[in-house]
Amino acid sequence: MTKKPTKAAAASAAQAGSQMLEAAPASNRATRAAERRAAIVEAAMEEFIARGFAATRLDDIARRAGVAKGTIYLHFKDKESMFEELVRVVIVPVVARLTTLPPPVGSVRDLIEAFAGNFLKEVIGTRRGDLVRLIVAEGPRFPSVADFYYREVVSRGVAAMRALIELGIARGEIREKDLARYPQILIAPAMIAVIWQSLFERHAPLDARDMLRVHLDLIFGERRTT
Amino acid sequence: MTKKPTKAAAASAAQAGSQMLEAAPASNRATRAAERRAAIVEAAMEEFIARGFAATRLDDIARRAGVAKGTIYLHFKDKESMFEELVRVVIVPVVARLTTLPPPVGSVRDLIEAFAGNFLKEVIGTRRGDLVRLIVAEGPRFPSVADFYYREVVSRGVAAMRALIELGIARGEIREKDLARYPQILIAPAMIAVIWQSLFERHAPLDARDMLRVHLDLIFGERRTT
Amino acid sequence: MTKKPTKAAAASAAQAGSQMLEAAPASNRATRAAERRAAIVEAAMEEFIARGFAATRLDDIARRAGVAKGTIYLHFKDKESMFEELVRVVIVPVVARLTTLPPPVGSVRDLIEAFAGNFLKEVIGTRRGDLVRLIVAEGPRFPSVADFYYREVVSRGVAAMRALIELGIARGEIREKDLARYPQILIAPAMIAVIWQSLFERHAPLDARDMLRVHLDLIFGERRTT
Amino acid sequence: MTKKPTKAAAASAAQAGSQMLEAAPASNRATRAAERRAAIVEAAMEEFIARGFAATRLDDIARRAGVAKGTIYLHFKDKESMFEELVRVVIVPVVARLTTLPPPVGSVRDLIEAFAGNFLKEVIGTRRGDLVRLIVAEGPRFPSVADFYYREVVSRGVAAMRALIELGIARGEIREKDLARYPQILIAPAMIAVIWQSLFERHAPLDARDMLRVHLDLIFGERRTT
DNA sequence: CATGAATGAGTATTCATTCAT
DNA sequence: TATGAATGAATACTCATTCAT
Repeated sequence: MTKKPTKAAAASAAQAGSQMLEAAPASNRATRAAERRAAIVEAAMEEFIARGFAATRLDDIARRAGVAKGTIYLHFKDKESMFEELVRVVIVPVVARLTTLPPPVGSVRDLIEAFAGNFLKEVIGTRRGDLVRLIVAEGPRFPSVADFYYREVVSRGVAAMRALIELGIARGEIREKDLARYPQILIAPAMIAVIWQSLFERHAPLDARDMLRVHLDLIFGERRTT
Repeated sequence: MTKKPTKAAAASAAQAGSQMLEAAPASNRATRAAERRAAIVEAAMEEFIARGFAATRLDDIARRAGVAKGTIYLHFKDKESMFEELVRVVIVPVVARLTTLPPPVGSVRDLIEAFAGNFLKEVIGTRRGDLVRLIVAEGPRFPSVADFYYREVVSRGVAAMRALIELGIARGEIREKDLARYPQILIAPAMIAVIWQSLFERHAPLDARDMLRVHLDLIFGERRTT
Repeated sequence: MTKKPTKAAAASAAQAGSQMLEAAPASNRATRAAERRAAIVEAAMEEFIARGFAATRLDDIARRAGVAKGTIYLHFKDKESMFEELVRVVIVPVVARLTTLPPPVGSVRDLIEAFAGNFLKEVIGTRRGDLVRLIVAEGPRFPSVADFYYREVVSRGVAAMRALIELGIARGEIREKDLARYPQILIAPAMIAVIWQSLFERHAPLDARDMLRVHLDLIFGERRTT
Repeated sequence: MTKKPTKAAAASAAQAGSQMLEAAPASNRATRAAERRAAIVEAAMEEFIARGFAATRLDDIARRAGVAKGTIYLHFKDKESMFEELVRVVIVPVVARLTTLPPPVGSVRDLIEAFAGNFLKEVIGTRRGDLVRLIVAEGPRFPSVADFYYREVVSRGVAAMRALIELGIARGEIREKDLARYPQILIAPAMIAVIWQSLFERHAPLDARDMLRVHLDLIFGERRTT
């Protein structure tokens, strides 16, 4: 079993990717363990994204993480729970950052554009975007992952969008009142962009930023030139 | 080895699912083979959708199709090419039907609504919707499938949408001229609906038809009451 | 899963050891399968006896049986149930033969000596004797095996012994009336002989036949010279 | 490496089980080590009895003994030699006690009954009885254990029994002169009782004491009423 | 001495693929 | 053609053993 209290915290600090690791401080026992755990998470994410859950070999994860196969089992109960925990560990900090909205100064469109900018930078075309596609892919076989993702990401995102939309309607920036019933519409092009980058980028690159601007023009009924 | 010329045609005629099989009058050799092939395709689709490519067992496909395991290899070279052919066989007739647009009478909005209605009926919440999710899931591991899907479905769909959008702009029904550069926006909510039904229906059902109407209201800048 | 009806019967006919296989008749499908199953049982018995349950490798069983590893799983669900079925398949015919008593002519001592002679020939110093030791060894970890062995062998053997003892008492051949309460005493030296042969034969060989005669002399209070 | 001279002596003093440990007054280095070693031996015996050699995990032994896994290797070279030493450490004091016969006063039957009484108390239905079954179980894979057991327990026990039997014959208490050639007969029911308790107690409890009395009645040709 | 994280060889089990019938 | 028994490579997971702290 994983020893959550200590390691989870450390791993969370190390976050999801070696590129984000700060300089390693005092290399004590707990720190080493956290680093290894982070390396496993990072490696597992790469492999799962590249091959999907079933086709990913723990051998490859271990090799990529630079640990022995057995070491994985010091941190995760089995392949399934590794996948589930991995999604949590990688998703949570992203959600935290995305939902930390800037103070509501300026227009609603500015707020939404700030939000979309974050999304563009943090998700689209990144490993995390691929992770979203992975969740779409494996969700049906991992109800716990789908549940977690709905609860932590989707429902919160929808709620946040709805609040912004209602604010926009109240302030007269948004004319389409029914939009508040379907905040999914607001995010749909962004989600499509995520999937598009994963699947079709080499066939036809997509300027996600510009597409989102056009979509917001539709919603706000005006023209922006960025 | 699969004997493509003969069987592929037959299977294509039998299309994608036993429920669509017409009565087989003369039960000659070729017809029997086509029926079996169709049964395998149908069964394989169900299994692949339910478990994904890697986790699906040929044993289960064979059992579901009511044939012996070895029989599958009389129709398909191996599991991979079965998956690839399956996508082709199932997708092609759908595309054919979806792209058979009604004659361009009435407004562009009517045209698009007709198109969306077809999509709702034929895809969202159906096996074929699940197949779309499956393609999103397995695309990265099956470039040939992603290529095929892009070529046969996505690029055509985008082109068709673009044509409609340009017509709408020309006729003054659509004000947002940049929309023609991103026809993906038009389909984005429909795609989201497809994925939503697969993953989150039990958490929060989504009225796809109504959502699409709202989205069209945004684009056409008017209100419709269904 | 094993397909009991057909195969079990065939395997039962082939019994527990190639040395007992009759000439192979028409080598049809079912017969081939039964032969393989018998070969696996035979090989498994050898390996389990030599190494115990946990230390036995299915690889070795397969190699010894001359089949591929996967073939074992066509006949047995897993290692545990292979062990359990193996005990049944090997034990049952022995019990059948041992409990087929000769007609009760002559003295009770003659009857018991006939029984003991069978036991000596069929069990002590044979593979089946080793199997008894194996059951003693693995019984605690295989309650189902211990249960089966108690039900099919021990309780029947005890009952048969008790009947004979009571007959001996009734006829005045046996003076110790309390012996009927502990038929185990009658078999104890035979069991010890079984275990002795497995463990200490090379330290000090034991003439089981003579020992049993002495033991019967004790019980019947007379002298026999074989 | 184990440092036999020192530790073996200490462990031997600590004997077989923490419940037998006297209060440790001066808790110096050597004493602490001996206590740990005794704890490991005790824990190992429990685990080996419960699961057999191969299926026992050093992790479980360490946990039960309250030491770290690595500590085991400070006392024993490896799992195999731990098992071998364990048998020695546990068996030796039992033999010592059992072979410390009371002074030969009274009849031979009294002597044998005293011996049997000891055996009943010290072995049957106790951990040590289970250990006997364990030796029977693992003997074939641990020739050194079987050798040791034969040399230290079986051959001594047989010799002691033979001496008693010959004394009984000389004194006219035992009529069956051939019994001296098979002292195993004398102990057979006791051994059966040991195994019976391990395997079949829950199916049919066995009054070992009464059974032994009946057996002695057979040998001494008289009736005793406990 | 004592620890327990890390290792990696070892094993049960699965499943795509073949081929004799 | 169709079958399904047989195969054996592939893979998740375990656990005795080591060694840095």
